[in-house]
Amino acid sequence: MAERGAATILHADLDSFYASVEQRDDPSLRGRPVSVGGGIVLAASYEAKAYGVSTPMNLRTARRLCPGLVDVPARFEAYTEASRAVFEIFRDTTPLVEGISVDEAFLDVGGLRRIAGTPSEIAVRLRRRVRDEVGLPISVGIARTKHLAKVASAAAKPDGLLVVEPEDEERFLHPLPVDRLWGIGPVTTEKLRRRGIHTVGDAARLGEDVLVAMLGLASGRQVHALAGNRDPRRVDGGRRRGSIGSQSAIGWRPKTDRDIDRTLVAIVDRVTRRLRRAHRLGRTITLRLRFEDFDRITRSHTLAAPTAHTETVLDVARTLLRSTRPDIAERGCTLVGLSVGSLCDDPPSQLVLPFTRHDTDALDDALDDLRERFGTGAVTRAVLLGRDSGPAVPMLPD
DNA sequence: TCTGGGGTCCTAGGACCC
DNA sequence: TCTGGGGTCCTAGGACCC
Repeated sequence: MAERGAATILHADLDSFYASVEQRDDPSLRGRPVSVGGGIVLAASYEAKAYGVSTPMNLRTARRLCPGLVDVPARFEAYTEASRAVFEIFRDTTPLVEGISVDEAFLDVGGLRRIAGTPSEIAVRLRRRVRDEVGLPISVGIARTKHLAKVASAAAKPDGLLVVEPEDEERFLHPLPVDRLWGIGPVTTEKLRRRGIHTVGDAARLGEDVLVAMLGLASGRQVHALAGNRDPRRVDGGRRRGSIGSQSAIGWRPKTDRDIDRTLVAIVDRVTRRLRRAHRLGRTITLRLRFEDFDRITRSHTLAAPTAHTETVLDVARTLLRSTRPDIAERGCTLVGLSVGSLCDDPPSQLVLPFTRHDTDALDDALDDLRERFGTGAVTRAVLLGRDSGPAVPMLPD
């Protein structure tokens, strides 16, 4: 067998995150089956999971399974604050932290053995600190690869620690059901099941070409790699989000164009505020709608220049919304969402200016303007990007 | 009658460029 | 003038994750 590195990647995952925060803050909820919701179950405590309550189950189904269920409304500010505190402990443990969501992260502790001990020792201390300082249970998986660490933390739950040593990897991985592989959801699982593939070991015996033919290029390659226990991805501490969005479920009542517009205005306001707070600008604006039959559509538009300006985004959003009027009239609208993608920094390291092809005088004028605003030395080069793709918008709005 | 709200990545076709 | 390969960007939809 090829030489393998050591198990130095931690996957740390808070248990039933929202529900645990509620049980922490309200002692009367401890030991009881709790769901956090608003119509559906956003999170369930382990006492509730024991009855089969899971997310995202609707509350009536959950109550039928678990008559004693205590449902409490979500308090997102409390969860954001708890997440911040836990991530502080992560970053105090190692500089190499890759956040995956509010409640989980990868930590690479490879270089820390001499100053902080073995990965297991580090994980034991990490779990104790999260428990003592933030008051929450957290499970940790430790392995040589991100994927194994992630699968290990799931196997460690609730409130556990599991190390998969390099020599135990196949023994651990192969008996698991295929849907435990990261990125394999219900659709892919069903395709595999129809061909008699149920466990990771079943999938590991197939060639890449067979899996690609079954599942498509990306999924096929991914299943082949992960089932075959090949995962070269490093813990990446420098990842940044690629889009910022918000959405709002607006119920089943029939609603007027005004109702929908009001919702859209609120969402655009929320999203552009978050963009400005994060000092990011975006170019691609995507409107998302859901209809009464739960079908969804998206409509997007890419601006020539990035923006975080409320009115600019709202104009585009309204134009996109108008283009969906016939769909809304026919099918009803139950959810409105909007996200802004193709993000860049504000102030940008690079300015994108709307510019008509062949108009070199305009380009020269634009470059002169930039030199005047930022200093001659700040403008190092001009690169021509793609074709015109939208109305010109003011740079550096607000 | 209330199926939430926040994301990532991939695919496929068309427009356009060299 | 026609043909063609190789590439990027945009749009829409789909699968998946927590």
